[in-house]
Amino acid sequence: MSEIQIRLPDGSSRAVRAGSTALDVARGIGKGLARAAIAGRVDGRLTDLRAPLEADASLEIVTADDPQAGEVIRHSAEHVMADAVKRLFPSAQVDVGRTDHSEKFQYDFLVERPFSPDDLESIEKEMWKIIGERSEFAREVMSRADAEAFFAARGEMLKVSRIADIPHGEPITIFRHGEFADLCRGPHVQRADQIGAFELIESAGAYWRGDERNPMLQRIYGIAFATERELREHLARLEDARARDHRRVGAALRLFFTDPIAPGSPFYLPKGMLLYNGLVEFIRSLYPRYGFSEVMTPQLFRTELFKTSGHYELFREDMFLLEGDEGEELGVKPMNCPGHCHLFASEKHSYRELPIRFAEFSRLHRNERSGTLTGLSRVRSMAQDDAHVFCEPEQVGAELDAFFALTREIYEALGLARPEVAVSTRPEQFSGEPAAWEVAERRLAEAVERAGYPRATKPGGGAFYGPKIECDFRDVMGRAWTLSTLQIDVAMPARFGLRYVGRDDKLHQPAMLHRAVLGSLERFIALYTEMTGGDFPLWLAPVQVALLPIGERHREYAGRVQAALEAAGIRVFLDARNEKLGLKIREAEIQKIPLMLVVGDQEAADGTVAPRFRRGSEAAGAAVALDRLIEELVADVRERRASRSED
RNA sequence: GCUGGCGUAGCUCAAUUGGCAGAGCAGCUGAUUUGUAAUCAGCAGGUUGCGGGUUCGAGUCCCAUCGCCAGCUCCA
Repeated sequence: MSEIQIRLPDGSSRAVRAGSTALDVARGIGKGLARAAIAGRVDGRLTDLRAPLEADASLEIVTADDPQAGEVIRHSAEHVMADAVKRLFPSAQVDVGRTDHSEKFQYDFLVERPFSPDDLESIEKEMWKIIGERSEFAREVMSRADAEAFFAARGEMLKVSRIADIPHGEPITIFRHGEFADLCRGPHVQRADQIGAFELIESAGAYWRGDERNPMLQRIYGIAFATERELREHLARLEDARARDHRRVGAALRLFFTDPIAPGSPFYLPKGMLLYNGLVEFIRSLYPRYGFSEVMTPQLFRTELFKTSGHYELFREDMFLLEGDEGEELGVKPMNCPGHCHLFASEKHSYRELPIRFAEFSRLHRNERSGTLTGLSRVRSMAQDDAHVFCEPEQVGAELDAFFALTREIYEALGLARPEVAVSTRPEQFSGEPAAWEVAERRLAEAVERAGYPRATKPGGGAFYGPKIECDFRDVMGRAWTLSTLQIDVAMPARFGLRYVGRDDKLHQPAMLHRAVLGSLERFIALYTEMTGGDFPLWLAPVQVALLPIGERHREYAGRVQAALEAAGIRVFLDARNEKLGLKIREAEIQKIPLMLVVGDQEAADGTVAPRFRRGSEAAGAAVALDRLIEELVADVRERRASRSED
């Protein structure tokens, strides 16, 4: 038997026999460490304590206070949950847990009837019992045939089917604790009682293998931590997150709301409309520099247009169709692209005009399935900051780079974090030539790389007419939503017979790109409201200044201040109610008004205002001259500077 | 669309095994004239989402339907 060298975090090295485990090494270091060990980190990768070490490596022993301990604990909690379900529902078949081990854990079961909340409670109780048994997790390597026979004998046919997914040559490992055994790569805790705290959150249906043509399994979600304290902290964070939910904030700040009278179609209140228009104006202000020309195309088209574009064939389920004259079928546009193609085709174009970039903010309607609608994040009625670029094929690369330049500029002005960027590839149902798809997918991947984002793919996630770049941002609950997108269209230019006259005096087919940066105004406002908690930068804030006279005798001066601010284009709310200053401040704070100006005897006498910036250290500032303050505010708005309280 | 849960005043929530629908905030009226996060008092507010059923009696139980929430599928 050969020896290998294991390097430890303190810099020391230990020689152990090849095939020893991380647990062996931990035992060699000390009894306490061996008992507390949850997993190993071998050359930086989380590894099961019982997996053999075959070559020289660095090793860290992961214990409860390690940031990665939670992953292992949640994974083991999954097994304990599956065990509990099998004990209580012996006929249940176990499918699989989750592979990305984020903060939640989950497991899918094939059962005769869905789990009720009472079932979840009994399952939790059973899990505590299992944890109390302190049974040890054991790792076992099996041959493919043995594993298949093993699970078939237990009636776990879903598992047998999952074994077929494991590539040949990869080891098949089984983890057991007590009577329970599961196909699993690990890593796992040593003993069940290392799961210090957990809670089952909910159950929900999930299609087997993610395909809605398959039967629905029952999924149970839970959270688990090494300690009770971490669990409580997690629940507190969730509570905070809920307070920033855009549906709640939107109603509290009187921005927008949805109502059963129009599912999926938001009502924008005056303040919400200021936000909406502020964003549109911002995007519009960038268009001259980036070469976009705004157009407006019809809302309703004869369906011939959508037959030409391919939407009628492949997107019809999502469209609102209605009847015009007898026998005339009209479609409400779900996207601007067919209209823009029609617009492009309405004139002859020379290569000298290209790229032509049509932008449009029209409202769009998609008949989304009822179960998918949520607040402003997923709606039936929306507007995109949409544009379509028609260019020569050689110009595509530069257009892709310009897209990323524009997104950067916009993200920066709005203070957005870095997005998660991915290329979405050809779906099952598609239009255009597969070869053109491949070229387009490659060009997108290259552009993503040039822009400095890691390579990521959403297989089959493309639109029917072409592959996409998608830039995702996360909402307050950690769900990813696509905002910015750029798509190369490999179908519509040909379907519409689009042509331009090239340098060679011959007709050529232009390349076509679809793109949006905010994505849809609706989804953007939803996400942005959650990112900011409704605390918008000064230039976007629906009400920029709350003017707070202290008493009735200050109203006249307040009126003059209001007029001066309004003349400078500042949006002011004058709170002239007969209330105490404390109340007015409280309400302005709750309404997230970026700046409060208090006026009383002093200010009226001196021609000043006493500013109070929201949130914070700077609370009450020294009185400043009104005209100077106005100058500063106007500059902040013009430059779209972040809100002053963030200075 | 599918699985589960939930719909009570404008909002947030109460209402014991089926037994008189109730509070806080918001609103309205009055008093208070206020200096950096809630002044006091009074009044009003409801076909318990909508439609059926069981029952002497339904917010509560059953059926159906619409919507909302979470998840799945789909998606900007």
